[in-house]
Amino acid sequence: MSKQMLTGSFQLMKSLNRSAILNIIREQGPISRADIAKLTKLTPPTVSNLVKELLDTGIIIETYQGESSGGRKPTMLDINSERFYVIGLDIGSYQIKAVLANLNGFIVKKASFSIPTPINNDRLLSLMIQAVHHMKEGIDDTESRMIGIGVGMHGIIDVDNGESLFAPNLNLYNIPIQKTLEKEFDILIKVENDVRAMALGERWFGNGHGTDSLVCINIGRGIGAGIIMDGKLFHGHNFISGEIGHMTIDIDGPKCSCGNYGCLQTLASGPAIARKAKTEIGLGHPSILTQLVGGDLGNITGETVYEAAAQGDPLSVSILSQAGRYIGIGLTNIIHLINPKRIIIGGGVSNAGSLILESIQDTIYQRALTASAKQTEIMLSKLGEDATALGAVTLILEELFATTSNA
Amino acid sequence: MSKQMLTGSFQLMKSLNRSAILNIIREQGPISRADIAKLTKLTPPTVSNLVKELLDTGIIIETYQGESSGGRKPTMLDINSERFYVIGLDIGSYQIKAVLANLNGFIVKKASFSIPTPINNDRLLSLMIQAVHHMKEGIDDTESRMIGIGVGMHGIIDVDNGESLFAPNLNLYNIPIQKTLEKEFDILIKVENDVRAMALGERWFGNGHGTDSLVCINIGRGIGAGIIMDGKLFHGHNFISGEIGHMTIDIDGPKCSCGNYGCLQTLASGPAIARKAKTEIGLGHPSILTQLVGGDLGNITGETVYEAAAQGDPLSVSILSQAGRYIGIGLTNIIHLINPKRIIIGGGVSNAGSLILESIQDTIYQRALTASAKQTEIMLSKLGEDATALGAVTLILEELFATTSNA
DNA sequence: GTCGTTTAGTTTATAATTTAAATTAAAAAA
DNA sequence: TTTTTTAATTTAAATTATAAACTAAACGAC
Repeated sequence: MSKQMLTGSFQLMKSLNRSAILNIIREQGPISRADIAKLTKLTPPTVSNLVKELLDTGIIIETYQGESSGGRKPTMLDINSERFYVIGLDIGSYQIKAVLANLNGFIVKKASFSIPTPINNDRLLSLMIQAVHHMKEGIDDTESRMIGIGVGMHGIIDVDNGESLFAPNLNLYNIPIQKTLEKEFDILIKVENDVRAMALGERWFGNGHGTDSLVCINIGRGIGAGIIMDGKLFHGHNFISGEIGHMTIDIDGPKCSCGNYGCLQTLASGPAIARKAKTEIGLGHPSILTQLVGGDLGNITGETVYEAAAQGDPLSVSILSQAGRYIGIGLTNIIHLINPKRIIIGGGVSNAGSLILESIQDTIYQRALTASAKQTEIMLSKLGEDATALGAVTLILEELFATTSNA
Repeated sequence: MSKQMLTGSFQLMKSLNRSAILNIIREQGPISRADIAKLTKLTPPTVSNLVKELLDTGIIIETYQGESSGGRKPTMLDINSERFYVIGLDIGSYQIKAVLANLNGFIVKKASFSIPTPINNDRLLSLMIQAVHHMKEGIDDTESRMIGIGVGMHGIIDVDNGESLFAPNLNLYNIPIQKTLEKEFDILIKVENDVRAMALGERWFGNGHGTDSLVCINIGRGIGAGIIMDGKLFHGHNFISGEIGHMTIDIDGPKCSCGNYGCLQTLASGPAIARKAKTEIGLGHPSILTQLVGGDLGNITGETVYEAAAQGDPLSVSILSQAGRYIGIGLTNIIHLINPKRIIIGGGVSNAGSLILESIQDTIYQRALTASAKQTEIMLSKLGEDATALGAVTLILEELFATTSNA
């Protein structure tokens, strides 16, 4: 009933302080014990003791002697980023992308594994296990340096149990990812929806840096949103928050696969953009797209439209601008409902770059109600293709820096 | 930068435990010390010590000897609800409603004060002060029994400073409510947006009970939402979250006062319903509304339409059903974006009761994507007219039960 | 009705930590 | 060289929770 009674104990007290110190080092490092004491308002002995523990675990190191400011030189502490590794898996519709990253989010190794069709739960899980083994290969001392495995996957994820409840693009249900990987690797495993992982990734290593209130939009085949509010990733009551692809924007618009009309996804997703281009060309609109796809209109995709637009094709530019307008309307609805500080746009459409971004920004500026709503920052993803995989890595980092397992 | 470093200390440890105990008593009381120890996993001496402190403050009392279950009878502890009072103010467009409530949310005294026009900041503040004085009159030992004053007000509220940044219906800016009331009454003051206060009120004392994930919709002149997620009230980056009145639903719909087209508010607010009725009657549609307003169509309001519908007037029923459909579409967008467990509908429109609720529920059931989205619970406000004022009271209660000022 | 058993709650002693004060370390400034 | 300043550690004290023992009070069995 009443969630989780948080009671105080010596353990908790110590754990809070240890995390506070660790996070100060991560955010402000290299930094001296004395400065940590000032920032945390803990006393020097407390800081020294906890720093000693953190040094013992290897998570931080003493780096160099800092400049004196009139007295003894401070010993600078920093995260021992290169020492540890995290594996991130991005389970998409067609492939698994695996990355091996250090604590800085620096990708040391990367590989992709295509998902065969048809696929079932066991085969997908085997493929994931195989991907992890491949990442671990050739790494020294892998058992002691590997902290965890994060998984970002499309569809509905029960994050409490690390289970994919439904993966529409693979048509799979109830995949026990966390349980299976834990059994195989006996290490920290976290599973999260892909867009939400993206949002975390952008917050830690991308354009979401330094923001507590962030929405990350993924526009590709579908449209989804990952929401970080007051510093916390939001899931919703049934892990289905962020389903903005089927936001009704035009009650009399084109019919969507979901049965309703005028969903954002039928107006502004990658396939929607491609469809629009085909229709217009079919109606006789001239476009260099025809040449780009060698005359076969069936080959037109979102990507080819971006390409044509980048080359100045007026039809493509106009289609992207129109899509940007629809996205802008959808984002304005989001801004009015949850008022984030920043919105980051990722996924395939973000490759269209400023071509679509400007249209989005203009629409929001024009439609938002208040000055502060108009000032919502709209940016493109910094992490691009790697956003979900790095986000998966971040799942583990959040855990690592949040609680610092007490000895 | 890094928000607020939460560091552990003896004080914090104790404070957490004291709150845990206090909240257990509130949620599960009357309850014995022994059971509190079991539920919190604290040891019996710790519980006894903290209970002693809480008894000293007067916030809890020993009530009766419970039934023995084979040994010594337990002494039951409960919140001393009748002992303390909180004042809640609901600052609307036309009047200030004031309530005096005990810790159970039971309203002991109620009064309204109409707001003269024109009004300015100082005059409004004086009126609020007057309302509070009126509430305190005739109460014994008021200084020691009064815990705080909560204020729920329409418009944009900076809750950190307790200031109304903008109150559109009164056309006032930057009203220093908290500062002014603190100076006058030297007591805990909290200020919050009206819909958000409503949401809190419903969560504590209304149909939001027991839910961690709740959206409360206020449909009257405008349409606003108060969002509680993962147990926490959400404000947005600029305190403007929940502005759903201007959610675009029909891109080619009627023009809204905000300049855009097809905003939810132009389709389903009280005035929108009234306008629709007038138009239809003007076009020759027969309706008992004409008699209800004595032939003067200018007198038609949302309320008269509900009344006519309740009497079975086909036009009114149809208009309400249509409005319900629009609201249902808006709510479906909200469900897909933030996936609350429950949505509570309050404000003037909720007086239409099941007439509109069914239409809303049907629309959501029809349009929601997944089974869990379809199962979102849609309910009418339980607190009705008093929702905001009681919500204002709740602002103080949240504070009281969250942190329990340490001695 | 006495005696053992069970449950409630308190007392006493101990342990885990943080905090405060004093001390050592090391460098810059005078 | 001496003094001052800043960094970090050591030592002692304070705060609070926990563990273990104890008292209180009721029930049930014989």
